[in-house]
Amino acid sequence: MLYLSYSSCGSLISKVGEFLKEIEGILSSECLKELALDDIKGELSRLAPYLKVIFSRWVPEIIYALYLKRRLSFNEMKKAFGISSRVLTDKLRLLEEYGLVKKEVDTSTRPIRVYYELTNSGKEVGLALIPLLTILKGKVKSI
Amino acid sequence: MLYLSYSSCGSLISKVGEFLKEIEGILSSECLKELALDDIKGELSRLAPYLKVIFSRWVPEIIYALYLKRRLSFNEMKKAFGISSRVLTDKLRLLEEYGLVKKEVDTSTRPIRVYYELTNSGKEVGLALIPLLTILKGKVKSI
DNA sequence: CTGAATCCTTTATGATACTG
DNA sequence: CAGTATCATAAAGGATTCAG
Repeated sequence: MLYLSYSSCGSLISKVGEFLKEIEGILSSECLKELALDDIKGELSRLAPYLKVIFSRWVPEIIYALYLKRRLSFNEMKKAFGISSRVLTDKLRLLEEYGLVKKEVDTSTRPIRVYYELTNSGKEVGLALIPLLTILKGKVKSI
Repeated sequence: MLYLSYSSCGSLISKVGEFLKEIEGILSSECLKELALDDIKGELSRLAPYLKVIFSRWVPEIIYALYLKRRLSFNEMKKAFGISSRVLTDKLRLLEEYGLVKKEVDTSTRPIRVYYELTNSGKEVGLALIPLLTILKGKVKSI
């Protein structure tokens, strides 16, 4: 069961399950009935810039890894994901622009090292990613 | 406040907040310490096929809308998202393959209409998407 | 209305080489 | 090590047309 790493946090999966059941209750009971498709559309188009960033290649991986490891260097991520440095740079710059990631340069070494970590805002996103990834992991197992 | 549609379900936002705080506790207390980057990488590569599907353009929108509206026709989605029919077809086929969406053909009308809804598996994903989108909405407001 | 078929454009990503 | 620059390619998406 090691491969599922954080699911060895036994309480997590059941907690996610409980939670999703709760919000399902809220969503279905109160306010879904009169929701127009246009409202949904409007909502989503406001989110579009964020969706474009978050739901793009490597970004969930980066956020997730940073969330769990707290702090990673450029090279650690590059090797871990097998991503080219150009693309990794692009993504990190984008995440910085959106205030989700912050960069710290350690000039005391030679060559210098650059570390990245999530901002508070980025941590929120990382956290909100957990339920989704947890659900998806359940699906992978069942294939 | 209407533009945030389901956030008029007042209790949802606070519930998401509570929950995220709870799992944050679980994640930080128990099992993060010894988690290796390689484990994270392994986990993510198992998820890769799902990540590729879920985290691709239009898919979050489709799942979210289907989750909230329960049932939409091909044309409703096409118009709502302003997506071309080729791409919409592609995405729906993919989601069907992954068992997240099911299709129902109503042949009693002329021309026929085709409706899509989430499978149970798809509903889980839709539900798990809510915390993430809720967090992102908070960020959009604050810009 | 629901697509399948085509074609075409854009974007995203990969590979490689190079610099401070 | 952490990028930047460049080139090449693949993948994704859009527009249009057409048929059952």
